[in-house]
Amino acid sequence: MVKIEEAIQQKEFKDPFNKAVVNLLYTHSYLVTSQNALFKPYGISPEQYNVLRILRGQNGVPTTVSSIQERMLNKMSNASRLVEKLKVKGLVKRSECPNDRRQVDVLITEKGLELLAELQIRVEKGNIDFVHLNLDEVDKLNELLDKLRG
Amino acid sequence: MVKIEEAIQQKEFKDPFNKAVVNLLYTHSYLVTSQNALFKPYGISPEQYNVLRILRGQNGVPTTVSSIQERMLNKMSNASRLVEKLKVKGLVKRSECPNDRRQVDVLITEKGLELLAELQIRVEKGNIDFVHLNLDEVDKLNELLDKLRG
DNA sequence: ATTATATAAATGTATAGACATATAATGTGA
DNA sequence: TCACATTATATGTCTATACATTTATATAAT
Repeated sequence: MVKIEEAIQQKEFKDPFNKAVVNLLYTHSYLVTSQNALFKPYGISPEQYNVLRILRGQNGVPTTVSSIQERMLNKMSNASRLVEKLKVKGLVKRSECPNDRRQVDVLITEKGLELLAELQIRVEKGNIDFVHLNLDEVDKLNELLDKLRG
Repeated sequence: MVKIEEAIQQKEFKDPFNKAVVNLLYTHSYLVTSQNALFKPYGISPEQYNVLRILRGQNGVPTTVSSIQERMLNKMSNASRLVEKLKVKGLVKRSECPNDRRQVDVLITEKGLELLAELQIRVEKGNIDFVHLNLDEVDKLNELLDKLRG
């Protein structure tokens, strides 16, 4: 086990709260590096994968761009541009919403569902491999992260 | 306390390990949003702040770009470009390393030290406010994050 | 000494996040 | 109806990450 102090060659932290923030940042970067390697061969990014998952979760009901945005892991990300990229790849369809022409209905395509199914197996396996904790520990981690956010 | 399922409107997860990965991603984004707000008025980014901290930690000993890179929270970030931005702002100095002209010595300036000191107070206060955990809990979180990375 | 290899830093390019602004459509009050 | 605010989406621009490539220097091998 590599403690955060070693990982970034910092002798000590002001207090455990400041240490936890750095630990979160470092662990996140570590996670994203691993995710990128997994996604690379499939030609989509983790963020695009997340949008596809949100769309599939709607079970065929068209989803607006703002509704996707609300469900994204990163609320600051740009759903409009991610949808455009997925459309270029033929993974989603976009259509004008009939009752409100400002809105755009987004639907995942067959091709999108297929890619998602294939990716999901590897992502879920990858996540289990990534988290070197036992069941009790991972439950505790989830609890602490939820509580941390207040 | 807002559980991760609520926060991203996802009913359930495949298993607690996959939930933990999503929880990490979401909590990270939540943290970064808070950090950005804090840094904005000072005209530097959290990543640039991190570089300044690394430089000050050397206590006046010049640091090479690759040595900065090794100590960064995100090993994939581009220390060369971050140093350039800090130099433009007058927060660091760059000079050719005499014994190896491939290397570049980077030093934090007086102005850099002053900004860092001012920022640090707010960052450390902000981090304590951000982490809604008691001392036992935050210690446990640090332990679990270290262990998670294996 | 010359060539090959390795290393340090910089640069090019793509994707995404952060945030301001623009455009278009809708809703609302005088 | 008309002006005005509101909402949905798109777009512009900057910063950073991700990763490949380039340039310069240093080291090693012949």
